[in-house]
Amino acid sequence: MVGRPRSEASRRAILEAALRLCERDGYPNVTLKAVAAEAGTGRQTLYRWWNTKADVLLEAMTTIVAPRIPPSPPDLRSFLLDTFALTDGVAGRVVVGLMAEAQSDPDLAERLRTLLIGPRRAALRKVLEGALSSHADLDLTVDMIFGAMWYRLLNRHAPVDAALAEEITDLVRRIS
Amino acid sequence: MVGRPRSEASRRAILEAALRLCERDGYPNVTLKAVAAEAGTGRQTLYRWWNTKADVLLEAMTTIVAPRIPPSPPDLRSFLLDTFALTDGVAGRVVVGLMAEAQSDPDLAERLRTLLIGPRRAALRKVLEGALSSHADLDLTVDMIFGAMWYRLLNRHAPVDAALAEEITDLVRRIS
Amino acid sequence: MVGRPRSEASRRAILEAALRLCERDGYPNVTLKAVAAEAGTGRQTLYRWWNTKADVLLEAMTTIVAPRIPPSPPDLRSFLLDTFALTDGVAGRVVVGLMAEAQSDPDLAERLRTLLIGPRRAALRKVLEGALSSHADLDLTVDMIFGAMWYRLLNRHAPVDAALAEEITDLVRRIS
Amino acid sequence: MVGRPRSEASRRAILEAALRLCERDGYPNVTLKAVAAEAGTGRQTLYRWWNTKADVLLEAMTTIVAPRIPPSPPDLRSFLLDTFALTDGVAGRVVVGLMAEAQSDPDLAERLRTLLIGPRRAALRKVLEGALSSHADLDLTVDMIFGAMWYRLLNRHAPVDAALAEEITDLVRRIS
DNA sequence: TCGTAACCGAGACGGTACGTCCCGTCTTGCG
DNA sequence: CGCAAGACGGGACGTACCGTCTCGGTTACGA
Repeated sequence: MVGRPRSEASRRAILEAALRLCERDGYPNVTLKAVAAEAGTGRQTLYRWWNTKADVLLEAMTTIVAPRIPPSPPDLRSFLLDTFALTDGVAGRVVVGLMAEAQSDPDLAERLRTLLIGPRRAALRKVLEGALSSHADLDLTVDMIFGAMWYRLLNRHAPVDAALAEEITDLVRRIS
Repeated sequence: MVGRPRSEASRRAILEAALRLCERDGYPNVTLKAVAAEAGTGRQTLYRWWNTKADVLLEAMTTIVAPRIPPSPPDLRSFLLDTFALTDGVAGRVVVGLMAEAQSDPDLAERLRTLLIGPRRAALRKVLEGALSSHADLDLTVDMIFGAMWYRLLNRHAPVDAALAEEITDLVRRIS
Repeated sequence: MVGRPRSEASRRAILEAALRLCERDGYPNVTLKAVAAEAGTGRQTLYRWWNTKADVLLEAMTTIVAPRIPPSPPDLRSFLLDTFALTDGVAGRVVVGLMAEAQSDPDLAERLRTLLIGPRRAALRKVLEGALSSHADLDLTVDMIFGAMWYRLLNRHAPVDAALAEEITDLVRRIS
Repeated sequence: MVGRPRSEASRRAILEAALRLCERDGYPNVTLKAVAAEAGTGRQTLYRWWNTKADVLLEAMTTIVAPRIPPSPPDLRSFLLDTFALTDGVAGRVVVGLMAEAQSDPDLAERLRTLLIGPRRAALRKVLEGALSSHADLDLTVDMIFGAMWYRLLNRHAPVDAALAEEITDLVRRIS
């Protein structure tokens, strides 16, 4: 026998509530109790399908935020402009919170790499393949470009904006 | 009346206990209750002198960990080797935890920049000044070098080790 | 149209499962969820035909336990021996649990009196009519005899056994 | 070292809140969560000193209700009048609830006998010693008198009032 | 004989109490 | 007056059961 099927409405409501609260209160101040309340759902419904706050927000990122990412444009400049634009909202806060949590949760770290970080790395790598003459330093370049982005996202000593995209594009053009 | 002076012994015990628990359990799993217990100190003693977990660990970083940092050597290669060596212990975990917490605590973010991140940026900048012919991209280069370090620290797709130091040194040498 | 008739098998299974769990876990620890599971039945089937745990167990008492009560013998001694023998099993636990629940459920209290307690009172009264010369204290005597039984059932300072039946019979014989 | 002493105010507040809720909602509908809320106390404070609802209410009975019981008068009639008067309030509801819970908690049953039921039995026994010529049936008589009381308390087919006290006194006088 | 209405199991739903943990504050006595 | 101890009010945790709701599948009557 089958039983009542899972409610897609509750699933969406929970994921969206989690993002909303993350935006309002910041990742570490989000509680699963508040997510359930905000989603108008029972607490058990949440725990039935996810184990932790990170689980919920990781799924929110992959099923709600990720589809909004535009398809990778072929040139580095556009790619960086698109990518950096994304960081300026919930997505940034969430992914930083997930990253922090992943530091003491190897399983989450693994999924984070596979589902979120890895694909973006691959996309940047592909774009760089067309831009760099030498392929020797491809991975290092990826690390340094996304590194600069992450570093600024976290430390906020400078914005992750169009200007950064232009500067990086210039630099890459010169050394290639 | 002046009363009894603050116990330096308790202060050290608390800072060291905080680092020890951070190493053992990871930053987000450390509780101030556990720190007090580990330090053999009362809870109120802790709250009398610090407000939050981040406060304690920030002070632990500046007074226990920072003095262990060797004085900046003049060449980039040595600087990076020294710096990357530091990340491979509690220091890395703590600073990542602080950074994550700073995302929703502007005051902590400010102190983090002033006390920990800023000085290292300044040191790298100084070293780079001797290495780069053009000074145009100095800040961007700092961002990309430390960015790569942070990015790997967080995402763990590759180690922050001597090899990375060498690769970065090479790259900088070529473009300068 | 009439539709599928109620499953007598499920009904029996539920009533018997309820008694079984009452015996094993005690009335207050029985949950309707566990009853349904034990009976191998759906939860809705249970709620379709009964409203509460008390409903189920009251029906279990009247349709499964009550029929096992032997027909009232004419003499007090035999009546008490039969009655007291019944208390030494699930029946005692269930009826005490129902009684406790009835304290805050007037409707259940009413049904309990009508279906379980009243008939036994009437039976004892009838037996006593033959034994007591004066009818003045008939109701009081019923209260005191069944009272002693209940009191011991609940407080367990002494057993409800054949010895009690003999003592009561003696006492009644003397005062009649 | 000593630590902060237990708050007598919280203790009283909890015991009184428990009785108040018992009166308002009935023993089985009282939750420890609601007791803490009603008492204006933290939930942990409650669990620190008591394990279960029954623990709380047993202490409430012994420290708040029991002291109100007048000292045992020498004659049976007065004793029963006093005793029956007590049953007509929270005390009755609570003690019935405790008794029901004790059916599946042997430890509670033991404490209930020792702290509440036993002393009342002893008191009635003492009063009866002066009233009954034969001591043979002393315990049985205690069982039947308190039994009648309990039976009516639970089943509510007749009140536990002055009339009952008079009837029982009469009956005892006649058979003694 | 076959449609259909009410049954059945399974199990997810929103809700709420459970007992535990930690928070940051407070109240003791000792040094 | 700092300190350790530890109780305080508060609130989130993850679990269990509540009573309700949907599913797909199963009878057994009556058209």
